[in-house]
Amino acid sequence: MSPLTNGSHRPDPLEHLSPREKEILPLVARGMDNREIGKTLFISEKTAKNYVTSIRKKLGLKNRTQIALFALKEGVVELEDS
Amino acid sequence: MSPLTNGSHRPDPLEHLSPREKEILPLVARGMDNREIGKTLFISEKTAKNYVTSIRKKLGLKNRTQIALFALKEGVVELEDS
DNA sequence: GAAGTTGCTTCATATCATGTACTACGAGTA
DNA sequence: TACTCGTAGTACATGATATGAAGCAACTTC
Repeated sequence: MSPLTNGSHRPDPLEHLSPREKEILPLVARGMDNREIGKTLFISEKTAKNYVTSIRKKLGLKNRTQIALFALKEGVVELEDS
Repeated sequence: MSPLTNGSHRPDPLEHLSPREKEILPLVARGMDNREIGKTLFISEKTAKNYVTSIRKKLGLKNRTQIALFALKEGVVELEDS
């Protein structure tokens, strides 16, 4: 098993995220802004904003760049060419 | 050699960054905002902002989260704790 | 079954941070 | 001289954050 995947010996830091928030997370982690996230998921930019805020609070982070870094550490997304 | 280090078979995407910009880059890549970067390097927030803008332009990126992702891909910084 | 509670999704307003586009100036240098 | 670099600034546009709240489903409890 990859060391970056959660091996159930450690509590999943993502467990408190709602399904919708788990959809938002990888988009933030790819460097998308709120407008792009909104377009991608067919919701308003405002709603996308709120999800990002909620994710950030639940994870105890200060800004969306830290969200991206967190997602990479947790293996939610890979480092890919964008 | 690590696949993330530049092996001179590919032009270094960081070669156009000034020494000071190369100092700023890893700080952005750790999720610091402009005020924190300014405090860390003993320069004004405005100057930090200018450096981030310059880096983003030179690398052809859209926002500071993409700068962070770029820095990780290039091996400028490691994925570390906070 | 009506009322209350809780969580999720959605959108909005107001404020703060970031991005964009410049100007400027001294030190160093090709 | 002309250039880059490092520094700092103004002004405005755009994006992000803080906070509130409406609508809905599921669930409990009376």
